[in-house]
Amino acid sequence: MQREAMNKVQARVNLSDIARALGVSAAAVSNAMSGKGRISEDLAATIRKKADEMGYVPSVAGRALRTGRSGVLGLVLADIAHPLFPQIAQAIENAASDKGYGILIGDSRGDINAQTKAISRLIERGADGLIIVPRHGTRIAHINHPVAMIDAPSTPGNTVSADHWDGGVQIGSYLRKLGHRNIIVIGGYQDSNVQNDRLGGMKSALSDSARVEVIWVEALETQMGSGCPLGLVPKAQHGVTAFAALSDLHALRAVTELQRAGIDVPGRATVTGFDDLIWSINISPALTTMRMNMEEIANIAVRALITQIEQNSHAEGPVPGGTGDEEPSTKRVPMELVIRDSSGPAPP
Amino acid sequence: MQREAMNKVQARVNLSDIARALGVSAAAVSNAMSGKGRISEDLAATIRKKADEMGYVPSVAGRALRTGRSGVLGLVLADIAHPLFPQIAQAIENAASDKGYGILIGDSRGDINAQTKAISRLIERGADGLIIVPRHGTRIAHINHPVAMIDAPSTPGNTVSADHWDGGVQIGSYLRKLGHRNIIVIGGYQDSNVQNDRLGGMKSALSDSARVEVIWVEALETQMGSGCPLGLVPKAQHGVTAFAALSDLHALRAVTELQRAGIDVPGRATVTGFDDLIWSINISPALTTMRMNMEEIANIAVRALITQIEQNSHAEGPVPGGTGDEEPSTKRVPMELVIRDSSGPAPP
DNA sequence: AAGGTATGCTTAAACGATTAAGCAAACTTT
DNA sequence: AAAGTTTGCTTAATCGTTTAAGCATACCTT
Repeated sequence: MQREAMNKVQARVNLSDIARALGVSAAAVSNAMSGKGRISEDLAATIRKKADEMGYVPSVAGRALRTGRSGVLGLVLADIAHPLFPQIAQAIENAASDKGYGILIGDSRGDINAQTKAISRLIERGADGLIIVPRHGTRIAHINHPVAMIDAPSTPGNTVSADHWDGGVQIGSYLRKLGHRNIIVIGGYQDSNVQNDRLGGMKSALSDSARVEVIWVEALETQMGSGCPLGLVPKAQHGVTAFAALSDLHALRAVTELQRAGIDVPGRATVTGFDDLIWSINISPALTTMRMNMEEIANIAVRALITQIEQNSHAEGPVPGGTGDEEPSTKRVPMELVIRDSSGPAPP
Repeated sequence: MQREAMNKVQARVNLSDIARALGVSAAAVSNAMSGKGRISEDLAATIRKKADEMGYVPSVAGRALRTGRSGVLGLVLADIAHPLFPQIAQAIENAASDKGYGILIGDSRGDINAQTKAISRLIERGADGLIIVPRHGTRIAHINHPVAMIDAPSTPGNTVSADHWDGGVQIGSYLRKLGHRNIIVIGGYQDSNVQNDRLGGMKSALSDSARVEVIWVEALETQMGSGCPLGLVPKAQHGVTAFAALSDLHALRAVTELQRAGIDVPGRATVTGFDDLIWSINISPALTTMRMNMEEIANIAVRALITQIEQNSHAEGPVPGGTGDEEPSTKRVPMELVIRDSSGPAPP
């Protein structure tokens, strides 16, 4: 009963099983599957057919041990719990699995030490390369491993990022065209590269035509307590007609705070956000925001990373700088203005 | 110049390097590191010290090949983009990395076929076990692999889930105590196990004392278009005093829709949610909601999964049912009522 | 002190894939 | 037809770890 006599409990088919079944060598099977070595198309077809019949699945462990590559990329996030993460993770996972790579996640919960640890854990686990999404001002210590960064301007290594500055410019010009002359920008962390880029773009599009004041929520909350009101209502009552948040999270806060006080959005005050988080379209009024093209960002990052990985495996040691056929080391992907119902012309 | 003469580019230290450096056998080093075989404490200490000095990091590939275990768990999500995902992923990643496991992610974008594919991709990648978080009514085909399910009641295999029914009961009794007698429940998909559990609990706590009507947003939107108003305002004007959403997403929608029409929350209408999404505390009024204990859910799921994996490696073939020392196959973790500012006594 | 049992180490054989090297046989070339 | 080239396959080594088996010592028993 406990023998494998009838029920073929067949553990897992490997190359040699196929080879034995066909009376050929394992090397022939390997060549047939990879299409690499020298093998006749006839035999290759026979082998592939048999492999398919027998349900052959290559062992990643065996392959990894021999080739030194695992086929896995590490995705390092400063804080998984950030609401932008789902978009990023999904786009990256998709891009990677299209190229035959898996995604191993590493979270550092916003802590820099933990981030370094997360990175080494991923490397130790055999990740062939890392995609790192740092958050507000994190600096990554130099890593001797293929890396692609997302949204980390001026970091060494391949970096791809949404064009936050231009996004700011777009929102700024949009608000100017709507006639807003007295604007409050709501940001989170003052040391976030991303938010500063967005702010810079906005200011550059607005400074000659409007008064711009900035509120940093994080700073306010350390002073007034978490979840405190942002004090937008008196501002709205004294001439501010637009609240441009640097993230949808803050835009949401602004919308509810104003609405609660009976200030109509967008009738008496315009509110805009950034990121197009999943619920932005469902709130009332639906949020006007700037959307990143995550698919493209992810594709570029993954492609750049895989290029690095495959170069590394050909050439020994550190990759020489600039052979000419690489992706540019920093690439900016345009953002898209999504106009919905939370924005309108400035009231007279 | 291109030799490794001066710069010790030292690829990577392995067991034999350490063995050679100390004049012992690789097996001794292996035993010292794992603490398994027979080895003197003296030599073990010496070896560990040397290994540390040399910066030894075990090769997962080598180990995986030999032991047949990769030390990686697959996290299968029906839709990564769901806003609840960050909480889940973070909790799982933490629980797993505490136990020395990595997390490989697989996304099925809500598509059942894609889910099956994602699952086999993860298995082919060598995941030792899977943690599956299905979404509204997904059925998982039987998998011959260790599995732990989250939030999928009545699925074969180890399942852990928040106690959604009891969460519903808690919210229901809370609303009853506040004097609400005319309540609208807002749900998403009518075929979601999770939402039906929550709804069932609420009804069981309310049915004898209040009129309860249910709005299914998904159904409404296929009829009226995505992002359509839910029509809550006339309801509020005709006696409904509480809107209990089965997810914070819908609660948010309710709050903004009511506020926009000048209906004060919670003065004239109470709104409650489920899940305690990250922004729930930051909107105005801060949302009253039910919170799952994700850390505990993740811990239980990961523990149960690892138990299965380690049993499997001892006993050959499918695990015999019920040896007595296993976790219960279905476990419910209590939810916690978080009272904030969006709920209050029913107006007279 | 002879026998048995622990103890501490080594040797060697896996795990499953890849790939350089080797070797026939079948083609070219002159 | 002799020499060279290409083609199609096999052999064997390798990646780094684990672990069963082997073999001396050293220790305990009576």
